[in-house]
Amino acid sequence: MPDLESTTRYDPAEVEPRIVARWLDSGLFHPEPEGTAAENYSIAIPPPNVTGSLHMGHALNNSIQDVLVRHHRMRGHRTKWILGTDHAGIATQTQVERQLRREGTSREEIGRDAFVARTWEWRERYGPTIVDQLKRLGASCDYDDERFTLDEGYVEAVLKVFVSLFEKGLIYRDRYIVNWDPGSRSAISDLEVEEREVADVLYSIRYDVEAGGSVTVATVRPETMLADTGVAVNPADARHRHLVGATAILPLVGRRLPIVADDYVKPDFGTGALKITPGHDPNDFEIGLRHGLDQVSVIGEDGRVTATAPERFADLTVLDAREAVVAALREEGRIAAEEPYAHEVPFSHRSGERIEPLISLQWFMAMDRLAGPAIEAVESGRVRIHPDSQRRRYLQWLAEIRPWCISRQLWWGHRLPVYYCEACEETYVSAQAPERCGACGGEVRRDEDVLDTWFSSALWPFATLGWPRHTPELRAFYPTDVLSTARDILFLWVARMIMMGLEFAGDVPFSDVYVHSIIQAPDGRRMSKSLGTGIDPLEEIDRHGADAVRFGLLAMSSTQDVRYSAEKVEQGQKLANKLWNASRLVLLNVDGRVAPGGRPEALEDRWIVSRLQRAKETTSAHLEAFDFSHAALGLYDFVYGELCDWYLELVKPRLYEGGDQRSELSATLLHVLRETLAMAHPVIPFVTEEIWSFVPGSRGLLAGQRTSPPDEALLDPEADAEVGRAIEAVRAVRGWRDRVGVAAGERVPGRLEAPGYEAMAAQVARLARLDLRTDGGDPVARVVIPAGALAVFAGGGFDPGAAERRRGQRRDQLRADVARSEGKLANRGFVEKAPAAVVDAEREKLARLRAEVEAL
RNA sequence: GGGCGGUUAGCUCAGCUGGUCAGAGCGCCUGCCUUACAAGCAGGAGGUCCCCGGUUCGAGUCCGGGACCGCCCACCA
Repeated sequence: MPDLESTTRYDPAEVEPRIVARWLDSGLFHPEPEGTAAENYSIAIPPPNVTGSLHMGHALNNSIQDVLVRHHRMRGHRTKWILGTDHAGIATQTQVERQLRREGTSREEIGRDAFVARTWEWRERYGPTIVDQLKRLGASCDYDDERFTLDEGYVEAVLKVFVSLFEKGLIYRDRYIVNWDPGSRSAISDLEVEEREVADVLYSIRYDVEAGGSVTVATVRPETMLADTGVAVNPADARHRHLVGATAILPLVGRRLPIVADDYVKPDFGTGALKITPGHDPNDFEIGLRHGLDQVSVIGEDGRVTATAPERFADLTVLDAREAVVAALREEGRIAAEEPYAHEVPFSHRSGERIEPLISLQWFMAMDRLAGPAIEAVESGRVRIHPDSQRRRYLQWLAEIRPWCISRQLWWGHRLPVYYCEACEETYVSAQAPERCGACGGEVRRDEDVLDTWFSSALWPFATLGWPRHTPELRAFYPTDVLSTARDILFLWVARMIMMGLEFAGDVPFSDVYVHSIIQAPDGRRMSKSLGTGIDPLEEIDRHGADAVRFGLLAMSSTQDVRYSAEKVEQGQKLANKLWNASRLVLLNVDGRVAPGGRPEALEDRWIVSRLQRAKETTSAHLEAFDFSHAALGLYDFVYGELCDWYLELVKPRLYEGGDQRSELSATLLHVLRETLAMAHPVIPFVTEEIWSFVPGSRGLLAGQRTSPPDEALLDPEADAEVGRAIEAVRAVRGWRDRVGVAAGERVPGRLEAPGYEAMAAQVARLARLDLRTDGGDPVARVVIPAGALAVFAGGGFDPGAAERRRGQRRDQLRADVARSEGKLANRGFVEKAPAAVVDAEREKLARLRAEVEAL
């Protein structure tokens, strides 16, 4: 424990580990499952990948969730922040494969069972990393109840859902063209594909027509011509209409290609004729189905040309094949034209390799029937998505949803509960492996594929609570309250959770979705390791403290993307330090035997109690509106702008000198300190928890304290006005002193010529360094303050010349303002059409300005 | 090809339904080691609110057009 007296700087590095340990030991973060979800509060964490370590996005997202969780816990709700990690199929498998490669072996070499065992070991070793990092951030997750998407119970949930969807006819197996990722050697879903601009060449290739003549097609992938099975033209295209029904001859291969008419073909693009390659292009696949064209594949899962192609091209990579095909065509004089062509091309989001569309036998999930209720849930407001732009995005995507390819050719993940008979054609879909084939008694073999990781993630909010069993946890915490996430997984994850929740858990999984900002590098680029633009939140915590990082990230957050602001983090660090020192002032001087009290009589005490009330209200309102930046910055404004700059300065004499008022003052100071700590705790939990341990009479952890909700009745407009006026007066006099060159220590003789300062006159005098008198004769200067002026007498040690110059400047500005105001009021349109209140306000303003000119 | 968002002080950003809204933090300048905090305190300078039109008594704030950034969605070879 630091010594309060001598520790003038708050030291997060010393404090934070102690506080984390106390929180974890307290059991405060682990609620017993009692009551119903309607009365309790819960958030399911977006499960980080087991491969992961805390990056800036995690730091922001978990700061957001923690501020909500702590706020509600302190409101007295039974609160659970569901914690766990995701097995992250491709990402994790890739890591372990890399490790094997370093050891000179491979997954194929060691076999599936050994590989899966290795991956579990890997998970045991690296899985705790990110959870420990969450603790450093101060995240108050339920660490006693950690889940993993491959836990036994979780597997049970996944299998049950798969079987159920299969039985409902929503999951089916199909030969279809899929996004093949040669990098991970697996199919991936549409959502895992990203478009990148690529500079290609658009080749025009002449195909002979059997009956004579030729047709020229345009393509950026000449190598796929080896798998052409047709040519298409637009039926309305006069240039090509005569070719429909004819047959073209595929160069280099000799295959006969039917020429068909299809509206898909754009007459004005390229040559107006399109080669059709159903095996290697999604559009051509559809066209091929429409016209009954053959499906030929010449590119294999390894991204190389297969033996189906002419021998001279076999086994070439796609790029080599392209060169070879172009060379061969050129030799035959069939390249009619080539031009540079920049266009968007699909790449794997996972491996970064160019997608190879392939026809493949995969498992799919039909989405439209599940999409309906998921759309309704958001349209009706049962699920609210913030900000609204993301809500619109969500609805648009669901309206055009397409089947989801859910099988992956990986080893790490939920293996499909599908079994095939070795002897006959029978297929079984069941959570329990059948012993033998029911039809022929033959051996059964399990499907090799695993499910897309997002299939299991979609069950997260209820599978973590024990579903399909009717557990107390499920009853107490499902549906959850808020889901906070980055927008890039709104479709991949959030939409699917809503569908699955409605279909299987009987309710929406959460009532609010908050889509947070993406934090960019300070220069506006994406934060990424490869660009070298990443900033490690853990290093920032080392440097500035977890409270500072949390405050900074919350203060940065917005409804749109933001640049990382080191200044905001420093602002948070200053706030923590300020609160520490303000607390020292209070705790080292207060009478600790006095009970805290929030109903004082002294004017400035009533003022701070009122301001505190206002701060509590606005902080709460901002948090409930998911406006985290204003919640954080509002806290800063209260602590600096009201508590420290004014209130503590106002009470110092009473505090030091003691006297009769000391016990009332102590009661107020303790009350205000406790309330301030509680209000700030969700945002900056460490420093507030640390200070709490020094507060006389504090029992237990601050994190477990129950705070009172804001109460309008505690506002004190009279005190607000009187003290507010005094503050303005002090500011005015200080500004004047500085401008006219009064030395900082000099006491200036003067007389208050304004009403409403009776209770605060001595305070104004002290803070503005005035010697107030009631007599004094003719003033040498007047300083305008609210409701009047301060008359200044000779002897104040200021420079009359400077004072006069300053007065001249001020007078000029005031006259301009008066003129503008007069002009406005002379405008009949304004006086007649503007609301009376606005006109009155303008008149008052004018009167004030005129009075000030007078005073000068 | 569609859709969305942004452009306010040197920097990063606030500014709700049009009328003290021209602000904050950082930076800068000046003065203070005042017994909570010098990672502090007090004061100050600094902006044609991207451009052009329009609506209105009045426009960063609403409408139209334009410029420049950024993001999302999309199967034109």
